[in-house]
Amino acid sequence: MMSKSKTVKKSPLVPLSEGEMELLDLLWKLGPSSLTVVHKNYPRPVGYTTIQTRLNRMVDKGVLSRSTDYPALYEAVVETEVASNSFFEKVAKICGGSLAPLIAHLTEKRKLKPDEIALLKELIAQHEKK
Amino acid sequence: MMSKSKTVKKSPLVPLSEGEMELLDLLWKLGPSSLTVVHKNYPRPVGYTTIQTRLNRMVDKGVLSRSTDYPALYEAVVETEVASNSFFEKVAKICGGSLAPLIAHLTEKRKLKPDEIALLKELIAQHEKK
DNA sequence: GACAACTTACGTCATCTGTCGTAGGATAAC
DNA sequence: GTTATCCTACGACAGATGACGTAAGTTGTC
Repeated sequence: MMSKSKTVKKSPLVPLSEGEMELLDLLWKLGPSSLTVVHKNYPRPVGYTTIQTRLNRMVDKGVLSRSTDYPALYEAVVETEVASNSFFEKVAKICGGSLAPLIAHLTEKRKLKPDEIALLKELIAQHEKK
Repeated sequence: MMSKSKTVKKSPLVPLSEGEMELLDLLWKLGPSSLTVVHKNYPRPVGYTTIQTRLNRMVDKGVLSRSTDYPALYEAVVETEVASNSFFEKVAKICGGSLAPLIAHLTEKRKLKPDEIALLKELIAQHEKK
């Protein structure tokens, strides 16, 4: 049997390349989209079939699903969290010693959103308790 | 001529793969080291020549330098900051929408150091002012 | 049903990375 | 100076990824 009931993966992911994270990210933003749509929304000019290939490979990997509609719709099968966590694992690993530079860099570049600030505050509070 | 005067790059870096960031990171920690040392300190069991190849390719890319000592010493030619920034750029780009999950994840996994907490506090304070 | 337009399937390529093996040059110890 | 060792130089290879071209299939419209 193959109940394609939109399962959401929560477990270990196949490793995604940067470019794949980029597409995944795009899919999160766009929601289920046809190849054409993804292609049109892709930041860089790149061939249609290039996107096709990459998207399909991601389907093979199980991080995306492709509907059976005619212009097939691609959709992220992994939750934002899960994918980012697997990605962040790498970041953390590489950061190794200190998070400071990372955090500083990230927060420098962009304004933090209110909810992000709230989150940070909470995190700090928690960490200070321990 | 080839004045190998330990120039420190501050400009655009060639893209580094994850594995290369890992080695770079190791070199930062070890300081100028011979192939053997790097190999011995490499976390995973991997062939000596594997490290050799990878290190040399990084030298070609210009992110590492190799001294003329007999057991040649490899050394990071890029500053921690520069490399991490170029790396973090990618992170930031991929994070796209929100930093919250990243920060949450990172802080969850490890205890924050006092100075990191201080840094965060300061960042928050600053952001709140604006 | 015939044709143009849009989709999809497939195969091909070049690079980059990670992984080694092996041969040859430099050192150190006899 | 001969040997045993250590270091270096050179390929070689497989797999992943990004990038396409082209052929074949599907649709909608006259």
